[in-house]
Amino acid sequence: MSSPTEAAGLSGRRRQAALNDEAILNSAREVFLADPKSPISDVAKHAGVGISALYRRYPGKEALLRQLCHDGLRRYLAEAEAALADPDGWTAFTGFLTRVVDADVHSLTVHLAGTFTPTPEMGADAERAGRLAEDLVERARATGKLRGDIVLQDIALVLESCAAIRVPDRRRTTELRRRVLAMLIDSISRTGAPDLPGPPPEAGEFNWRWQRRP
Amino acid sequence: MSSPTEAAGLSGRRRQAALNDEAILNSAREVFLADPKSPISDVAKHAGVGISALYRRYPGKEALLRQLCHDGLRRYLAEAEAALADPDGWTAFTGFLTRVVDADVHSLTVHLAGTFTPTPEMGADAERAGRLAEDLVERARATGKLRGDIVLQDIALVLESCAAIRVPDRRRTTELRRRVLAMLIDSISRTGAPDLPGPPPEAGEFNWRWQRRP
DNA sequence: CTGGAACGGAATACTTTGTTCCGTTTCAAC
DNA sequence: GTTGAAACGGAACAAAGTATTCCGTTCCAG
Repeated sequence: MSSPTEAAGLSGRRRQAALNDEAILNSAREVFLADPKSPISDVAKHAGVGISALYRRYPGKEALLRQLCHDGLRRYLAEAEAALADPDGWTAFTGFLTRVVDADVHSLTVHLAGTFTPTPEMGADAERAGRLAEDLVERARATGKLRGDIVLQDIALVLESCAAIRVPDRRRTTELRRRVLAMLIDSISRTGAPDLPGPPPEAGEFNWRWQRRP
Repeated sequence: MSSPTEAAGLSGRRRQAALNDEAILNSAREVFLADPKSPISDVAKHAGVGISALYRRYPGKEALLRQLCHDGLRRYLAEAEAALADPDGWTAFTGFLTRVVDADVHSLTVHLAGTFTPTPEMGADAERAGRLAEDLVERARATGKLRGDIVLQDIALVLESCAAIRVPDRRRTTELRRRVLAMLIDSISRTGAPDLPGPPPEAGEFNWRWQRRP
């Protein structure tokens, strides 16, 4: 794992290499978020490096995708843990959603899933992520501000909805996503509203994405 | 243009051909909705016909995509016009959204756009669609049930959000989409709610999808 | 000076896929 | 019954795209 701005304190070519580490990962994130099926050469082009620089660091495309996805999953975990430290169960919940949407974590995880064979560790992390999210929902419910018929899996619906919003400009994308998120949170917190239609989403109903897509 | 169940009254091979007309279009819709980049052979396989049956009807892949997209656009127009016949501006608005979401018209139009060069007629239809949607929003606003800071382009946000929800089973997909739509409509109708964040979506902000994607 | 780490990018090998082509089946008209 | 054309299935073909390898070059640390 390379920490950000690891290039500090290095000189010459070592420094350049460390910079490339970041540039490649950042470019991969940007390119693969735009289209998970992008050719690996686009990543190199976007990072301003040759293909070799990529293959020196990752054994192949899969490994890069896997890393990217796992990083997203870790980000999700970090945000969830940070949110759980918030004494207010409601702001913990809404703040978590906002930060996850802003970071586009959903695209990094769910939309990249299926493009590689996941490691057992990722499975464990995903499970833990589910537990943390459950805690967040429970604590939000305890505040009494959460609509009665909202279940854990509704988080997936919310994140999926927000991640779908996309315009060419990244900053504007974030703004528009926040607009949608505001609407959804607004509705989610309507304790007196009429029941939502249909059976609520069930556990595992969105796991199909993690199946290997050929 | 072929009307549904055109096969009635025909016999023998003519009948089979008319049936294939439908099978091919239906399969194309299903396959390309699942993934707009699907190979054309998947469509044939799904329809249970050979490739020739496809090429007898359409000069190429583009033409099939174009037809599918244009059909979706026409469906949008039809639903909008039907909704405008409703004397109640609010149920006209919500009913329109529901039917468009149920029919997955958004995927049919926006998500297929960019995979072909559009005809001038499609441009004209798209423009008219925009005007009709504007009317629907205006009439909804006139009822006083529409949140003040909702603009026409918010419809795009709503449809995009709903279209993003997808699980393997189509019927279940519809249910879950209705759940999200219920949340969004719920919030959209909160006349007393705090303002939504950020500048509202602008006209033409989603037109980028119609640019040819290579 | 110099050996090797790091790299750029052409070349390769392979897969995918749109389209064509041809032999075959089927049916309606004579 | 004969037949000719509509309709079709699917192999064959051609073009494109792309993951990966390979080799010559650059640059620095020791």
